[in-house]
Amino acid sequence: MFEIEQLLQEEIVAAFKALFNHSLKSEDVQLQPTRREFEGTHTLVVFPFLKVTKRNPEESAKMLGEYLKVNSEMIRNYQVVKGFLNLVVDDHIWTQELTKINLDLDFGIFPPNEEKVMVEFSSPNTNKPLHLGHLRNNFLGDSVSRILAAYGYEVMKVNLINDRGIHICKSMLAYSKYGNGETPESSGLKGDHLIGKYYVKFDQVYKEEIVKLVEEGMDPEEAKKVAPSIVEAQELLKKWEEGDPEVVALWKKLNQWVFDGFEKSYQTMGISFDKVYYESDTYVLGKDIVKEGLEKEIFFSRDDGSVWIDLTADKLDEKLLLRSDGTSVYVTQDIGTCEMKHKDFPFDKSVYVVGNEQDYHFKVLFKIMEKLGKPYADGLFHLSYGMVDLPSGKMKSREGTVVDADDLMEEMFETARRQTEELGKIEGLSEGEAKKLYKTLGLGALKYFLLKVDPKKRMLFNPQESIEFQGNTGPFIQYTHARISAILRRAREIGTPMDFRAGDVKSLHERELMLIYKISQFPKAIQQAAEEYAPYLVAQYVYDLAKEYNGFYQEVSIFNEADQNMLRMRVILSSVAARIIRQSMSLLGIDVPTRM
RNA sequence: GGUCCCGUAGUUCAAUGGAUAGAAUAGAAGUUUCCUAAACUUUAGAUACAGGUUCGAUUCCUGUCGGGACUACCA
Repeated sequence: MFEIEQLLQEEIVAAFKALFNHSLKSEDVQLQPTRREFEGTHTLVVFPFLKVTKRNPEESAKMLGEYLKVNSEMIRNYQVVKGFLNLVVDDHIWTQELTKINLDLDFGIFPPNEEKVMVEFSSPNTNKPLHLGHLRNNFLGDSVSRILAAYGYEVMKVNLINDRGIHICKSMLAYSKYGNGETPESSGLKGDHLIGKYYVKFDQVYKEEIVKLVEEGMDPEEAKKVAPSIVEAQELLKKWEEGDPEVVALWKKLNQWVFDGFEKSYQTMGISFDKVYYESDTYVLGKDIVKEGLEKEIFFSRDDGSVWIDLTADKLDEKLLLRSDGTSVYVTQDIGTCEMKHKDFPFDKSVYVVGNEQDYHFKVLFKIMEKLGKPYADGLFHLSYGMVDLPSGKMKSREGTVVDADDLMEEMFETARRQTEELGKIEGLSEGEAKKLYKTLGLGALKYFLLKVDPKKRMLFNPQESIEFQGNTGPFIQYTHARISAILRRAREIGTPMDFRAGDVKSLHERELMLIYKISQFPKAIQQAAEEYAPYLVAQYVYDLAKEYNGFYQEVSIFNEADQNMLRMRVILSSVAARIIRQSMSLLGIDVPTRM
């Protein structure tokens, strides 16, 4: 797929054989991009080979360069700077590459690799609406799924909704006490926001109770446990577990409101799932496997009947798997759910997109699956991501410092509208088209902002900066695409044929050469992003490409070109660049408009 | 206390052990007879600290200092 690079590697291997009688594998020859200030595109660092060449760095590089220049058709020239060999690939190789990519509509799409991967993401609780942190999760999961699919995997996107537990009981309790039969319709609130309101209400009342108890002289820790609200919520949970019809009915009704609300949010985000699991179905799983592990003596039981695993040898602690009363805990469920997911969809790899506060949990889970001898244990991966901070500090739902996902997206659309109108860019657009454009831009800005950062790092979300449309942003890349689209429209108008004679292009502008080089790196970018589950690598790639195009556009006058063959070449170069930008952005889940 | 993650220009982010540590933004100075100026060009500005490993360290190792997470018979 990366033909030029591969061919160069092979040529270098041949050179080593001829000059030093040494056999290298082509993957040992790591080529890196040449720094801008030097001529050439590919650089070989010769330091690692000095033992083979038995010469000093400069001499080694020079020998290799000279050999390649004489013996390789591809290499026109070379330059040696200290231990770095910069290779200048002949222009006609690049023009040929361009014609090839232009005709190859599958460029950048890997053939199926016969492996299956499951990606679990989003996984919200049903007691409150989605917030900024969920957006990072959702965008990451969606993007990783797209990247893995492009790399040849069969991908299954799943969402495991946490629809049971004490948290939803809190909302249920507050709703039945203070709700007065309010519904999404009667209140005009989205279902998830309505339930979120009662979750906040619960917390208020609960806190007041604690304060009161403490004033009466109770220990604060004790007060947290015995406050009437929390006791009632726990009773509600118990009733739910016993299957109390009234409680279950209320639970179903409220959850449904939340699901409907989530569904709207997912639609706005442009995100979908192939399968949705509910924790109310899965939370009982895992006990069988624990018994199995107990028999195999992977786990052990204590006198009180609780079951544990000793992971101290793996630098993890002892971990509880079953309580003394025989009920299961979080890990137990996840063990069972993991096995069930594998039965549903026999994956080779399974990715969990979950925040880094659960790093420990997943280390334990994966270790347990490995000890249980599950053949797929090797393919389990925790895509751990850092929190999203605000300039004011950490987001805390109880203190009301969260950024709501729905509100944020609306703000982004609104900002896009304002900026677009200010720039007078909506002439000739119908109202529907304009509205669609604002969504594309607003969502593009947001997705790009959250995806351009290495997931494992904590990041700062500055509302002001996130809605900037200049610089390293989604809209900048979208704008570049729209600009190229305008050029292609113009080319069609004047009837420029979409082909050119590669042999007639005598020499390429430096900008053109770099642009083709960057385009040719597309498959490599996908490969790296897929292997590292790292959408930000795609973001980096496409930004770099868009910037390169803008530089090219500014320096090269496309339609004033006297040489018709050159003009056609530039139009095709633009067309290919647009295609790669579109494809890269689609790997991030971002649409690109053709005018803006 | 223990385990894990993170410390890079004023700010937000990059850098498979490689060249003079890249971008963006904010600052300063410029560029529109042609195809979209949401653009382009120029300029100034950074590796928390101390050691070690080697041809070469932002990257690997050790220690110190700073920020965060986890450390529930919650999920």
